[in-house]
Amino acid sequence: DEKTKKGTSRMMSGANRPPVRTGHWSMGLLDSMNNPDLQIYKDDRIVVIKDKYPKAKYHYLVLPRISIPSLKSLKSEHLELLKDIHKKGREITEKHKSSGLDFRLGYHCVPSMSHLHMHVISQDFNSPCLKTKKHWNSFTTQYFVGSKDIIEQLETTGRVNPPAAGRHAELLKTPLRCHVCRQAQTNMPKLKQHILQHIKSK
DNA sequence: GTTCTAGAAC
DNA sequence: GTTCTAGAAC
Repeated sequence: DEKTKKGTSRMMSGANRPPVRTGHWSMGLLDSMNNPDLQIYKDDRIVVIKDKYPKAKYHYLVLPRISIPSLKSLKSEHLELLKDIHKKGREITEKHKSSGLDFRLGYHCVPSMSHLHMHVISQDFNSPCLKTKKHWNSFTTQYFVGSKDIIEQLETTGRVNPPAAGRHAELLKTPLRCHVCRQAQTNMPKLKQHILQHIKSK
């Protein structure tokens, strides 16, 4: 009879009981992209949201509304959609032109979160959410695959084989290095301090 | 993906 | 002794 009364189980999980798990963390993007409060832009094909834990001053995600599990599942039929995603990414960078910051558009070769998503991220990497070597290397090594490269490969071969797919684990362990001047850094706090000097003060 | 924290690194 | 990293999370 409990099933007939919606909300019962929710109410039963009282103050001293842990909250009911609604979904795995890797499904978080689905929740976010369907949350009107988080949608920066939305049309019949794509949605734009802000990254929940931005790794730079400006960090957006552009997602297709249809479910595409990964880069490997991309087919030629997705080309138009990928170009829409890229175009929207370019529009976002245009809006931030006055910041003087550079941007990159691209995909993680092996993302943690389900649902294909393109990162639009400014290259200052000045953010308290950027904390670990994994964070750093996921955006500054070949782990990050340019959107243009993805589209080009899909156009020429009909498939996408992320260049780094086989060595993604090693790429994330790459020794720390400044993405601008390539100077080696011994740890994250020093790297984060170092990259500040490359940000044009505007 | 993040949080937490043990123990490595300094 | 403090800073920093890296692995578990049921």
